[in-house]
Amino acid sequence: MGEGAQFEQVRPVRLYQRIVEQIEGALAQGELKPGERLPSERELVTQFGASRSTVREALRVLESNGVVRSRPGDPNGPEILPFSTQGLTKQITRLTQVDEVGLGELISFRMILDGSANMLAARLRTQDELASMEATIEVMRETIDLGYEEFSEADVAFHDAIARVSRNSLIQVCNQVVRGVVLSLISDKISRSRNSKALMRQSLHHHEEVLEAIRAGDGPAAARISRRNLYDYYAGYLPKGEREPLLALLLDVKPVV
Amino acid sequence: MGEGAQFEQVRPVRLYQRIVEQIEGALAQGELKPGERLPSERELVTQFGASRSTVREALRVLESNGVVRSRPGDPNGPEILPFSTQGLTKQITRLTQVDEVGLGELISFRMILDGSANMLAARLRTQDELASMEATIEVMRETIDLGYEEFSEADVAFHDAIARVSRNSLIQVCNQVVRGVVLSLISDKISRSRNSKALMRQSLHHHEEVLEAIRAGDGPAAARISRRNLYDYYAGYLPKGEREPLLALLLDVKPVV
DNA sequence: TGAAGGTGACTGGTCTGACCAGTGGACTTT
DNA sequence: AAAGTCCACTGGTCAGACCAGTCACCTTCA
Repeated sequence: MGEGAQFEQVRPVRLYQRIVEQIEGALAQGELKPGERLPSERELVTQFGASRSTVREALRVLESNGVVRSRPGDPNGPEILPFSTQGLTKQITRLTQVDEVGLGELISFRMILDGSANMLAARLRTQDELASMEATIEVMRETIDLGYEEFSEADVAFHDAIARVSRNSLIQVCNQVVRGVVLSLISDKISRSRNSKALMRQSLHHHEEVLEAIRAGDGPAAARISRRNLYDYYAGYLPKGEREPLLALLLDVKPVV
Repeated sequence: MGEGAQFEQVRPVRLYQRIVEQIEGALAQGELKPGERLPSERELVTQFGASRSTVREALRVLESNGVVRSRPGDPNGPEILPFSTQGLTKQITRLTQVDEVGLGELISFRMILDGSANMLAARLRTQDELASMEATIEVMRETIDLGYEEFSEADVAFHDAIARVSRNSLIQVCNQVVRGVVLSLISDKISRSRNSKALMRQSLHHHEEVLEAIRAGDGPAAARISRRNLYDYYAGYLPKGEREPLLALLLDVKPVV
């Protein structure tokens, strides 16, 4: 357990880092809020007492971390962005590129997170929350005829509801991030036809199954069902030899026979 | 499900981004490997045909993502770093600062990941792997008298073994990252005495329990035990009112009575 | 011959000042 | 009041300069 590092690395601190720290600090302290604007680069130069090169290096770092966005010609200065998962996604994507992590691991990660979120939801839901979840799935039923975009929106709303009910947004954030990475990895193998109405119906059905388990307050069932759904959906993209770890997850809770 | 975004954002691509992409691409293609060196900034200026400011902005971004490291006076040029979890940690930390994620969520996240890793290990282990895991825990037993540093090292080795056996390094990476963030959040509340021998023994005992379940091939037990251990260890840092979601996780698999 | 010391060609970090192509608000014109 | 014009200001990029370090080489000395 426990680190134990008594001493910090004492590598030279560069000016641009100080600037980054100050701005990130102001954000952490709530002195800056998303939507607000930073002063212009030239104004920051005078405020920080550093050169424009230095200020710009700081802004580039913040920008690459998804904290701010500069746009040329914008007279209001760099914009402070709301939190986004962009940075997380970039890191996870990098993991896959360094070959530390493969598709199979991403999928089983999703099975674990999604299953856990649904299990928590089943255990922690209140009556009110159950009602609101049923409302979002009702929206899904209605949008299924309106087209993929609308359906997808309703789908996201459902998962947001799960996140709230499971009392753990971190799970949901990671889940969404990994989902995005998985989709980008298999995007070339996905045929256009996947957006067909039949598949939307299948997806809806899966969600209904999960919600049924949540309604019943049956955590293990909610976890098992959502994992199986994910497996059915994604395992096809995986070489047969690499599916064993995923199958091991499906045994997590004994299926009801 | 699925995105559906047909059109990409078409915001102006800045020069430094092109440079970042080229270098990251070369890394993804394996043309550059950790430990190797990039040409010096002035050399990159000629290779990319951009100004030094632009090249430097690119390097700062890469540096902030943990890809390279520049050191003044180093005649070999910027160093390409091996993959590290630094970037991931930064992102998760930011999540906690934006108040999207609290300590309770981090802890339950760990309970989920650690539990799942151990469950997978119990299900997927081979005889050889079991032997090597027992070897690492034997090392822990021996180092317990040598002091905290050595013990901690052996502890890491044990978890590395779990990661290998569970066939999922992503779980382990996230687990370690979140563990680091949790420790930094509660670091001020941790008394020095926590590194006492008694606590090392307790930790060792917890590991032995988990390994016992893995040896028996009992996935649910491995998950349940490791979750309970984490709960015992961390729940004290959480206000009583926020422990309910964690307790919900302990019910995941029925305890053996 | 071998070790100590000095030197200079590099490195990255920082600054200055300049130019460009856009943007958007203020101002003028209709 | 609506339409069009203009200009101050934005960020993006560049060239060139200086500094403080580092390290390899080379000289010098024992």
